[in-house]
Amino acid sequence: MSGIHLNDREPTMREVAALAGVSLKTVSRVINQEAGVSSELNERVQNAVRQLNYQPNTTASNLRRADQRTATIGLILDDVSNPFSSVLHRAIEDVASQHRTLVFAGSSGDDPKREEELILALAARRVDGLITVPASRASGELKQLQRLGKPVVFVDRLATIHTADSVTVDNRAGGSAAVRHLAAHGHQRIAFLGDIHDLWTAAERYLGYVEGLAMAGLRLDPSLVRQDVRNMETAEQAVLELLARENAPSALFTAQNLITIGAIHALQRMGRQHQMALIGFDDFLLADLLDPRVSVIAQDPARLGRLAAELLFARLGGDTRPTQQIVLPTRLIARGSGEIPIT
Amino acid sequence: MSGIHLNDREPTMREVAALAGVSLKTVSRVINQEAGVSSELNERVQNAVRQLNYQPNTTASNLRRADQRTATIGLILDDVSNPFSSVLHRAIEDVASQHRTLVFAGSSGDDPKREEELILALAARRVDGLITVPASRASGELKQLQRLGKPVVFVDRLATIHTADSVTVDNRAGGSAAVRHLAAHGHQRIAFLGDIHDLWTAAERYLGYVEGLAMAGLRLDPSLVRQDVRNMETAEQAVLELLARENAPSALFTAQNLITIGAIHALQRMGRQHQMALIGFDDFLLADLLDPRVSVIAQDPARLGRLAAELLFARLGGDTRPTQQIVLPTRLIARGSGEIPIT
DNA sequence: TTGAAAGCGCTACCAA
DNA sequence: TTGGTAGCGCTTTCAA
Repeated sequence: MSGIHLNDREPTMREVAALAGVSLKTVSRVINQEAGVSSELNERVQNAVRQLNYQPNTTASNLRRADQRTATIGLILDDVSNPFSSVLHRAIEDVASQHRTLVFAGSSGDDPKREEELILALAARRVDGLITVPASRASGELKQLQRLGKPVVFVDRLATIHTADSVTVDNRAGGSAAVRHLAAHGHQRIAFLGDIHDLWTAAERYLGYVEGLAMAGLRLDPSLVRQDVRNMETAEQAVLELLARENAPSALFTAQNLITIGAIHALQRMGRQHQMALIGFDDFLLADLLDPRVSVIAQDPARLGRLAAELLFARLGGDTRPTQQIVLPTRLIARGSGEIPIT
Repeated sequence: MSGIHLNDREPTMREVAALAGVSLKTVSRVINQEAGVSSELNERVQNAVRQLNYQPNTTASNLRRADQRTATIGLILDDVSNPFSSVLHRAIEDVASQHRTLVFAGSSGDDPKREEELILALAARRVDGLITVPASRASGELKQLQRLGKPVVFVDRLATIHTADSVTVDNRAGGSAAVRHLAAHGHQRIAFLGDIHDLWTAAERYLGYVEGLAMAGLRLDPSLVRQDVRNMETAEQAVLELLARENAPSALFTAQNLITIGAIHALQRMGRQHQMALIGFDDFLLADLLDPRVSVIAQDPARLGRLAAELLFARLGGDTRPTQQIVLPTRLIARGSGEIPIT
């Protein structure tokens, strides 16, 4: 059997109208459930629709429609397959589906060029709005979108556009809390491993680290700071190096979920998981089943996503209040790895 | 500052034409990079485009375009936030982006009603094709899509439509291998925990379980079979019950990633993780860092996704070969939990 | 090489 | 309550 099928051409409203013996406009009324169609004509149209298997063409209706809505939004994540991002995605989808809206999802890979491409592609398809985890601090394309009246919501990370709603967590407080918690267990040499330093979250968590050290009265040792750690493998390598050096740290603050996991790989490989204290930013599946159980600064990605989507749809619904900058707290979950005392 | 912005209205081709002092058609030629525009007019148009910040409207161009392409595909997963699904998603996105195509992603929640809604919503937006992890075995909407010439590719799971390409793994062989591996370590009472029994993968893995028992010369004990286990919590509960009964199993075959994780929760809670053998279907992050390390029947979701997307785009490129049913092998990764001998 | 006119499938507006 | 006509932003067709 062939993979490509009889190209029947999709039935149009005009064809439905012809079959039902009514005008085009009457079919339009029935499809859009407008009031003022007699139940008899309604019935006839419905029958014709069924008979022809008619599917309304949203893309055509949108063209003419006054509000120009496509019932479509864009979502730009760093990576749709990252566990944190994908939970965010699901929460947004759930809100969108309540508004009969479909979600274009894309991965920027934290690459400003790819991010720009995505924004342009979404704009070309006339999405009603955009939720984005911005990779770059400033984006002309984004401003362009806003100028056209499309609402933009930042989630998880901030950009320098201050005219958009945002939902983030208090990364700095979380980072600071992690460091102070480690310090409270006697640690003085606490290493920092963070994502690309240009990302807002990575920068904020680093600031939290710096603040936390200061509050604990500890000196910042630049040789214990590893920025631009971009994935699990790099993280594992970085921790192996830290472990190998003389004057090694006694505790790690890993500022992102995949970095934490890479670090655990390194610790287990060296059999040091019970000596080296560890707190990771972001909770993750199975953190509570590892040995030792992993202490984390937890966020609630589902809540972040839901709030971001609700903000977006509020704007689409006509909400013109001042832009909101929602900042959610983080929560330190002490499970064991963060409470390993200094030896 | 207000959250909604000056509604500038998007510039149209007509406006670009007016500014450049050329006809609408000339602008169209430039935008679509058609041959036969003098470099002088080309330049003038480009300038006008930049000056007005013109963004082509794909949705309008599609309406008139002969091939009716929207450069958009649909992707229906069970849950975009499931680690397996989200890796599949990313692989598909990567192929799609090479074809300058955007992906609508949606979660069916393995609910046929929601799946149908999604298909209709995607059809209304005139996606060029659809990749789906089918929740239901048969779908009229899907056939409808195909009749309109839209290619459909099944991935991970099969449905009863045989006129579509598909990419799956040999679930039955994988299930059978898992059971025989456990039997080879002396186990005779091997429990099965599977997803909703109506799902193709769940059914196939169960058949593999049955076959494996038969090949190992073991009797199938229905009281050791738990089907319709729908999430981590249910799985944990089911394992707790199995552990509590007299004549408990000595080994578990957990036929899906979240079920495996739920089972591990239960085992650790009862301190039985070193007595009860366990093999899970699907590999997962951290399986190699747990204690014991978790043996799995691994698939390659990224490869599944890539192949599915390549098949779809081949069809969109005019490939009319007979439909393909690609079946990839699984791989048993012995890490420890599956090699715990009977006590 | 360039442009004018028609029309993609639909909704808005107004008349019957 | 119903329908005709115009037109959304673009591509197609054909003529200049």
